[in-house]
Amino acid sequence: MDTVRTRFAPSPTGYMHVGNLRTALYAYLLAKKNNGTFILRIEDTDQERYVEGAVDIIYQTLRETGLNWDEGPDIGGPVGPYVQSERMGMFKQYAEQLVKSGHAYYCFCDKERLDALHEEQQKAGEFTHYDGHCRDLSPEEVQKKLDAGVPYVIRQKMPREGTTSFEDEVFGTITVENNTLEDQILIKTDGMPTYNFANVVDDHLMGITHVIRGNEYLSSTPKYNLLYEAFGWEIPTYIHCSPVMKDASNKLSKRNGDASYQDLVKKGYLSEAVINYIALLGWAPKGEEEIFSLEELCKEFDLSGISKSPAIFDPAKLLAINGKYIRALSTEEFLRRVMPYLKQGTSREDLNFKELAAMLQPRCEVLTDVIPQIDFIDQLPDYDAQALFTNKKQKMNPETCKTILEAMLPKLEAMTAEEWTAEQLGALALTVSEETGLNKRAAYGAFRIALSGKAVTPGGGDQIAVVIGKEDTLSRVRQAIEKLS
RNA sequence: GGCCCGUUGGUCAAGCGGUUAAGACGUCGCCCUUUCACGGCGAAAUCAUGGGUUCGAUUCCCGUACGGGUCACCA
Repeated sequence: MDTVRTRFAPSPTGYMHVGNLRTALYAYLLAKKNNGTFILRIEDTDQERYVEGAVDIIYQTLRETGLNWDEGPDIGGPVGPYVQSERMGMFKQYAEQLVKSGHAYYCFCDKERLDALHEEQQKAGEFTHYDGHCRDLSPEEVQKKLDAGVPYVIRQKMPREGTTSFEDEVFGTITVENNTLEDQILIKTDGMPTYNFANVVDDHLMGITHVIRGNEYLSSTPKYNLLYEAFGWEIPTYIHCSPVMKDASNKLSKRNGDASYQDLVKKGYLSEAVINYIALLGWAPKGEEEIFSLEELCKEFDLSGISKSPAIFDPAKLLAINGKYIRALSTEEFLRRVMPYLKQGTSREDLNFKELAAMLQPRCEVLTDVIPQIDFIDQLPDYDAQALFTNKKQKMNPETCKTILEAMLPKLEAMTAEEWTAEQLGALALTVSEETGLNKRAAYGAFRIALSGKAVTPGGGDQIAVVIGKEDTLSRVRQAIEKLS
């Protein structure tokens, strides 16, 4: 039994969008599920589209998400190099081997002839394709041109009749007429391989057993297979995945900021949650559970769960899953992760951050959600007391609130630092409600609003008091009483 | 346009000839509740379409519509 070897082979042309990451994830999962090897290969042969720093983004994204590769450019491996541009010398001999075996041929057609040909075809209402002009040149003619130094490319000689079929794990058997296959270029005038050729040779040389990629390659796969057959190489298992869409008819685009992994993290998404969500985009687990750690995904992942149709990226579902992950964190861990965002919302150092985190944790779906929720902490808003302390449902009005707060103030002043806990403060509010004969909802509400100056707050007055501390609490209660006088 | 592929609630989707057509997100309602959340319970909502095949089609076959992909000396 061959061990499973999969690869993720991105082009460093920008940042990683969610669709890319998903392909990497599936390749990783398939390898790990089978105790196989996950390989990273950088396909950087297109200098035009090369983007500075893109390789680092690929490394960083895969590391952050835990998709660690077993062989790759930075760590090497038995079948390197793992950067395609460093492999450039090795392809031509393979193409020449194909010429010898009659599966490929030299083509001396220059750009002018090709342009003219295509123009003619277009005029005739046809779609452009190579006409096979050099396909049947005699060996003598070929040698003569070669000797004369005429520039050439090497083209694959497609069969003119019959059909080619291949098996895809997702789409099943796919068959195409051979006469629809163009004699594609394998080696360019500059001696370098085209992507399609390099890809086949590299995958074979690297021992790739399962090719996982986007289904934009579905149509070119028959050509790949003909190449494998011509070499007598073993054909890998194909797994083509439908794209991740932005809406019903548009793929997720790189331009649309929120589609990239980096941006999601910046917006306060947890990388575990992002991985979990994108695993679910176009793949369904066997059971009903859908929250999985990467490790669990390795066990759970199965090719039969990959769906054929495109999946629309749903930010609302990602949000919900992210919220679940946030709530599942320990308070300490949540605090650690949310701290940078808390710092954006408050400059105070004296807060009880643990209590603050506990308060905020069930109230955010992304880490950035904490920022607007703590806007009352550094500075009490300039609120309208008459309006804010009026709430029929809570039986609150300015007078009752004033009575309550005045009753609370001395009791608060008397509390020691040890007693200053949410439990004791809650009990205090209850006592006041009993003593004044006023509704307990009003007691709780008055205290909460006095401390926050807001109708809607994360958590109750008792918790807020713990967060901001005794001194600030007393000051805010006094201010409220004054406003109500 | 040729070729290839796809189509189950608003979204992700299970299903693989006979089901009350799962589940999740979202939406709505109720409960819990010191506001807002969390949590709990419940509801509405789906087989693109027309023909076959079959005792019986969401499921199999053909057509139609719609959507996607691909037809480079790009990857």
